Amino acid sequence: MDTLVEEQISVAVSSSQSAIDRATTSSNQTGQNGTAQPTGILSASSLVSGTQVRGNGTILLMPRASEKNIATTVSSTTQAIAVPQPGGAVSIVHVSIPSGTQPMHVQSVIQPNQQSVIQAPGGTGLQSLGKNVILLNKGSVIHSAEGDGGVHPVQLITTAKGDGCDGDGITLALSTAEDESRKRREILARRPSYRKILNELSSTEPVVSLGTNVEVKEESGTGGDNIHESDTSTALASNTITVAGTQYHTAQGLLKVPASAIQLATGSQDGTLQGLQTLTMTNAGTAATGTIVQYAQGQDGQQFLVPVTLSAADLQAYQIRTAGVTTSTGLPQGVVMTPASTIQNPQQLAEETSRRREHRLLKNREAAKECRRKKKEYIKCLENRVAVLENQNKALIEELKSLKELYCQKNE
DNA sequence: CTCCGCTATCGTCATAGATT
DNA sequence: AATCTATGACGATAGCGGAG
Repeated sequence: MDTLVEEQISVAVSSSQSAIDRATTSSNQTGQNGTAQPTGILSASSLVSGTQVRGNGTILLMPRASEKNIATTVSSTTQAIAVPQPGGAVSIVHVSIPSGTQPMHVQSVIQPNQQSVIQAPGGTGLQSLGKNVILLNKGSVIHSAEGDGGVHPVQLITTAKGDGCDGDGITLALSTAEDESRKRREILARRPSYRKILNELSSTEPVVSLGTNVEVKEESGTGGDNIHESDTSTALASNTITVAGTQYHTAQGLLKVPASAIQLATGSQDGTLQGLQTLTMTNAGTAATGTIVQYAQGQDGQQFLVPVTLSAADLQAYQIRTAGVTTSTGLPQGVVMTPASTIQNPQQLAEETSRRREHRLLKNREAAKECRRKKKEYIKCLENRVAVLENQNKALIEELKSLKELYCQKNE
């Protein structure tokens, strides 16, 4: 349990309006990222599955903690503390960024469902940040743009204490170039389809590593703030980034679900989760009993999977109760996958074939959804990067202007 | 109101690559 | 080798806005 605590991510931005809707499960494979989805799941490669089984039998869904190199990058860390505001609409994030010998304290107001910026006070503060501004935005990525144009990942490292459920801390650490390149290679290896795109981008300029995205997403916004770090010192003081007239807001919050997550589909259309959502997880080998996973959200915005073992009668009752109710994915609830049985006649063979086909279609349907969600996130990441670079460019242009003016004044 | 074009979303198929 | 997963491609469908 203690080790699990260290894997938790405490989201710096709190929101009382959080609710998860239409969370779908992703059965992440080994080393596979589950990326966040507008409907629910998330996975950032810099996070490690952190499902915590509590003593009371509940399973606490936690963001995936950082990878192995976290420990090596903790040296330069920042602390972000969320202070819930009355009404929960706005949170204030305090960030302490060690810079040289003096820590730099910054503060920012985080708007739910919007990009926000943590900006150090004054220009000197920015400089002491290593020309970085930390941009917190919702449902997006974390990366830091260095002055040389390179974009370096920012890792979220939890500092939560106790059971870590309160989400009272975020630690940011700038990865080393080696970490970044290593992680990028890992990501590229895991995402062959994006390899080409990333390589193309890499050939022209340093590319933000998708694998360093840290996304804590909920449909309603709890803890879904992402952090951008940029060296832009002038143009990031708003909650949105405007590029060519287009305002970039981050996506809605997504719930981060560990690698072993279960996709839950709720019928909620308004993004709110009322009460428990349930999903039948029937053990294929034991038809006599089933496990209902109840999916609940606590007041602190955290989500729980509460497995409840049911008897056959209870399970049947449950399936009857949910019969005809379809999820947002169109899947009827209460569908139980039966184990492959011995085929005794052509009819059974046909049924088995049909069942397998249905199963395959079902899996592929979900996979397609996941894939599209990832692609959207990827595009969003690129858009965010464009925005950051745009702002960098603006800042550099402004700086050049001022330097030119200064030079002209000296010569006069 | 109807038609048309555009866009977004979804389901399905095919297939490459990863995993068992 | 069999199986699974991710993803590109394709077609179907719905929604929306503009033109007539």
